Parts: sequence; structure tokens; C-alpha cells
Amino acid sequence: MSNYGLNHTNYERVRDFIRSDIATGVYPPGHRLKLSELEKRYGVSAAPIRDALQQLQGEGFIVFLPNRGASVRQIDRDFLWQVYEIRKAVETYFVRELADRITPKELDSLRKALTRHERALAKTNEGLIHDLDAEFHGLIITATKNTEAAAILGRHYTMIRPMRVRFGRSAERRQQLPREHLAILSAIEARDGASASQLISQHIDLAFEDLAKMVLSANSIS
Amino acid sequence: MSNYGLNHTNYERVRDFIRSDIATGVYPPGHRLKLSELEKRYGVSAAPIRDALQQLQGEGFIVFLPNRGASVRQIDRDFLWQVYEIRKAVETYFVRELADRITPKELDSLRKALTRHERALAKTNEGLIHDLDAEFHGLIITATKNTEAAAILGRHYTMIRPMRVRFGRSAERRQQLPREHLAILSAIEARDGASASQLISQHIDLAFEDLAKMVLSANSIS
DNA sequence: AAGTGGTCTAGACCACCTT
DNA sequence: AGGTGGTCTAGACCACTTA
Repeated sequence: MSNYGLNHTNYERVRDFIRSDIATGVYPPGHRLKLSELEKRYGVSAAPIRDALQQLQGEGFIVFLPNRGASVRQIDRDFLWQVYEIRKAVETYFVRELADRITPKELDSLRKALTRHERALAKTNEGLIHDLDAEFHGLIITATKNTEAAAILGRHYTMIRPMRVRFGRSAERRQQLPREHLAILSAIEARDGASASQLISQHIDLAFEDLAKMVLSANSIS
Repeated sequence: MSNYGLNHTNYERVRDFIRSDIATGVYPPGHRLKLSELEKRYGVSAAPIRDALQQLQGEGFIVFLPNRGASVRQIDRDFLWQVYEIRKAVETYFVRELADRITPKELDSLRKALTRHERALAKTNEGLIHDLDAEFHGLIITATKNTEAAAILGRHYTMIRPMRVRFGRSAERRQQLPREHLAILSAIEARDGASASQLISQHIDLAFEDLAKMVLSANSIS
């Protein structure tokens, strides 16, 4: 395993590799993470791998069963709904707060993120689209300086990424997405917290409905 | 170590013991959790203790520094503020949703929790007061069936417990607390989500201001 | 009863701090 | 350089599954 990144210990590197491998779908939901396989893949022995897995269990990415080790967390419809409810609660609140106190620099980074997102939507790379969508929403939370909230929502984004990438977005939704982001951005620029909050609430509802629809129709054909 | 509880492995038992020892102030913020000491205290070797510590790092209770092991997370004023902001975002949202759909049974458990809290306030057991306060707020989230939100807020409650217990509440606050809870409960009973949301927002603001004041005055004398 | 794979112990190794 | 304490390896042990 390379020394890539700034992490100094094996368990930190292994943790970041496994988290990334879960986010990119290398290990699908429910996949059993066996020590022997992980030892081969990452070239270290059991202890640093167990350290990494336990930390990821604390973060909610994997689940341990006593004497049965770890598997990747299953993302069912109910969990998906819970995550979107939390996003709505947190993002509607924070965007309202933010509208009053956002700086020109922060506004500029939001505009740039929106531009990047628009450009990505022309292509069909679902992973990139998801990440730039996440970036836009992440910047709103980052601007409020609430690192704890940013960490929680960031973990949620990472957890649902594989599902989002796998099922994609409907064509209409893909068209609507940057418009909704622009509307939110404009409301923030106009210092209209109430509107921004209202818009982001609708935006998250639509995102959830679209995802739920795509998941459902995918299930019914398979 | 006893087989107390339903946990089947040593790392699970150790994890629960350490989490509880952090919540009750046995290990204060900043305390370095040395393996040799923990091995003696819990009667097991390094591996299950490391497993437990890594999981607690994932949950946010402790922090690892590379090659320096684990210490209990420091709760500074900024983190406290972040946690209360998240509580406001989540609880104002969920109580609004809940007002429409709460069942008589859930209402009853809220009433009972309030009664227990009122009785506890007569005594001066800060730990119990905190736990029953947490119970009331926890029941609101539990009633929404969002286990992920309940887990997040529950962790936050556990993290700030030692500080809350150490600095206590002002006499006025202690008087006000059950009245505010009653007002929130009444608004929920009246199916008035907007009022309940508004009341819980003020309630959390007052709780934060009181805590911040107590911490500040304690700092200025010490 | 054998096989698989997770959990735990003992001890080596190594990074960092102190003298 | 020596000491402290965290990290990692090898292997024993043990729970659970399958035959």
C-alpha cells in the first residue's frame, strides 16, 4: 500500500481506502468484508484492518455482527427517507441562517460550483454529477462554519452515493437540477432566507421522489 | 469483565463501558486513553480495546493522533454551539412534522417523561436532570421514527452530558425548564406544529445561553 | 466433525519525547 | 540513547456453519 495522502498509519490509510471503495461501489451494500481478502488487497495484517473497520462502523458505513465480522451497510428505502428528512431539516435551517451573513467570496464559490455542475450535466458521468451536486450543498453548510453538521451530511452523501450513481437521474430531473440550484443561489444573493429555505426544501423533496421512482422502476424490471 | 448486557464480544462490552465512562465524567475531556491502563481496568488485551476506541472515534467521542493513541474529545464553546445549532435545525423540523401525526400513546409517553423530569428537578441530581431532559427531547425524535436522527442527537447528548452535569443550570432556568417542556407538549397536543417549532427553538436558545453563561462564569473564577 | 473466519493474546517493532 | 506507549504481525482460540 502506498504512502499516498497525509496519513501516517496503516489503519488510517486502510480506512480511507475502504471508505472510498464503498463510496465507489467496489464493495456493494451487504458485501461481507472478510479479513483474509482485505489483508491481501491492502497488504497488511488483521489488526490495522480491524481498526479501520471499527472506525467505519462508528461512522455508519458498515455493520458488525458478533463473531461474523463486518458487512457494508444496507441502504433500504426507509434509511434513504431518513437521510433526506435530516438533509431537509438541516439544510433548510442553515440556508436561512446563511442568507444574512454570506460573504461575497462564499457566494463566488457557490457560483463556480454551480457552473462546474452545469458543465458536468452535459456529460453522463453519474459519479461526477453526484459529487458536484454534493459540492454545491456542501458549500452551503461549510459557509455556516458548522463542521459537525458538514461532517454528518458529508457521511450521508458518501453513503448514498453508490445508489445515486447506480440509478442515475431521470432526464427531466437532470434538466431541472441546475435551475433549482440557481434559484436557491439567487435567493441567497437576494438575502431572502425564507425563499431560499423554501426552495431547498422543494429541491430535496424532488430529488428524493426522483430517486425513489428510479429505484422502484429498476426493481420492477429486475 | 462481566457478561452484563447482551453484547457477545469483548470489544462491544469495552466500547460500551468506555462510552459510559466518558459520559459520566470518569474520563474527562482531553484525557489520554492509554492502552496499558485500559487493559488493567477492563481486564483484556490491546486488540479489543483498540477495536472499541476506533469505533468511538468514528462516533466522535474520542480523537486519535497518529502514533499517539486516543484521547477524549475536547468540547469547546464552538463545538457546543454547533451541536445546539444542529439540535435546533433537527428538532424544530421534526416537531413540526410530528404535531400532525403523533399518536395518543406517544403523547402519553411524553406526558410521563415530563412528570418524571418535574419530579427530578426538585432534587439536585444534575445527571438525572440531564438524562430526563434528554429523554423528553429524545421521545420527540423517536416518535418520528427517524432512527438515524435519533442516533445522531443521542450521541450529541452523550457528548455534552459531562459539561451539562458539571456546570448545572441556573436556578431560574431550573424553574423554567418544565414550563417550557409543558408549553411544547401543549402545542403538540393542539396539533399546532408552527407554535411547537417556535417554542422548541426558543427553548434550545435559552438552554444554550444558560450553559454558555455558566461555563463562562465558572472559567472566570477558576 | 471439519471448515471457515472472527476474536483475542503475546510480543516484536517503531515513532516520538525526554535526557 | 533510553523510555514510553502506539502500532502491527503471527498465531492460538473459539463461535458458528455445513455435512
